Amino acid sequence: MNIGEASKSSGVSAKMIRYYESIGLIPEAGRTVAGYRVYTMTDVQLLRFIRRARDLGFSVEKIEELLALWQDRSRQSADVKQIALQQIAGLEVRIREMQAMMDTLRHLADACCGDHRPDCPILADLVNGPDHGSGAREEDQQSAPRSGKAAGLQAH
Amino acid sequence: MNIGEASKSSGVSAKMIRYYESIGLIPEAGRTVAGYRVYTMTDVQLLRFIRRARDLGFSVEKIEELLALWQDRSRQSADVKQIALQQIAGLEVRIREMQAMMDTLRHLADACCGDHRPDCPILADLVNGPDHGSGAREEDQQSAPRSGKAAGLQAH
DNA sequence: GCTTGACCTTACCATCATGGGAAGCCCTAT
DNA sequence: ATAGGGCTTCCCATGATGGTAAGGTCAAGC
Repeated sequence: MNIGEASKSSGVSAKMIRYYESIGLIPEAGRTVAGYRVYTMTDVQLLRFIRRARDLGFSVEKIEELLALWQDRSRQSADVKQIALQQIAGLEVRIREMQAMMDTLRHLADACCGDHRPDCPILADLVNGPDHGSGAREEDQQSAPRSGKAAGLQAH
Repeated sequence: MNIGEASKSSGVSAKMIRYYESIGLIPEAGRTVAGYRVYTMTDVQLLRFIRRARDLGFSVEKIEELLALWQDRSRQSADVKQIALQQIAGLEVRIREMQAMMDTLRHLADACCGDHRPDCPILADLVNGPDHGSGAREEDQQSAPRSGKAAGLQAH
């Protein structure tokens, strides 16, 4: 099986298959005489594993751990579970951060009449900061630390 | 005011202030004879605006639009509101994606006894894909398109 | 006046996972 | 033999941010 077919039947792009190989996430594929990569169904299964884990939001680093456990016949399911729980916790944090943003934005948008006039509580909030909001709405998020880590939350 | 002080009183790192200048988000700062950037309170206000918008998850691109509106005295608040609503919609989508991941992970983790034995439904799911899950739990997310766009959701 | 330390400058590199493209080789069908 | 599609490697870009290094500047204290 060439890389194209492996890609199709695993759902991982050829580009990413090469990338995963380059970073050592998957072993180096066999090659034909001409240098083409060759894949077996076992390799495809590995790629599907990775694909599925990516779909669940795992980072490549975590996937490395998961793969190691998968291939370790004497693993303890507790170790797998712990990785999953960590992942859940991370998702929870980021969801809460985004939820907080959304709540704030909703309140601001609700307060904005959205007509032809220039006056806008949304801009007012951006200028003055949350502390000057009329409703002191953002008390909900207790002491949001302004960490700068929230930066990872835009769409990109 | 030098860049350090502007950074402190705006909450934007010096590094990012220079970056915002380089991409044209903020105008080029004045310079001392020695080449040091000089900032006024007006500049700091601008930086605070940006900082606050970043905290609400707006991308730099969107912030550019917001700044343009802010500085446009004949703006219509409807335009501002629309940007906010777009932002809310984007957050909603990403929250839902992450929520779906989290729900799946929670079910899998619940099904994993997490002891010393190697058998683990989490790994089983990763190997076989969601379609082979015992409980057909993932029917909730109707026809999740496996878009690959979900890739933007890991912590990084 | 000179040293020291804090601050500033630019320039480059790294992140993380992914896509895009170019230049060139290979294989198969016509 | 040629065309077209697939494969190869290599380089670049994304977005917002941090880090570091090499060097210039300023102010305070001696």
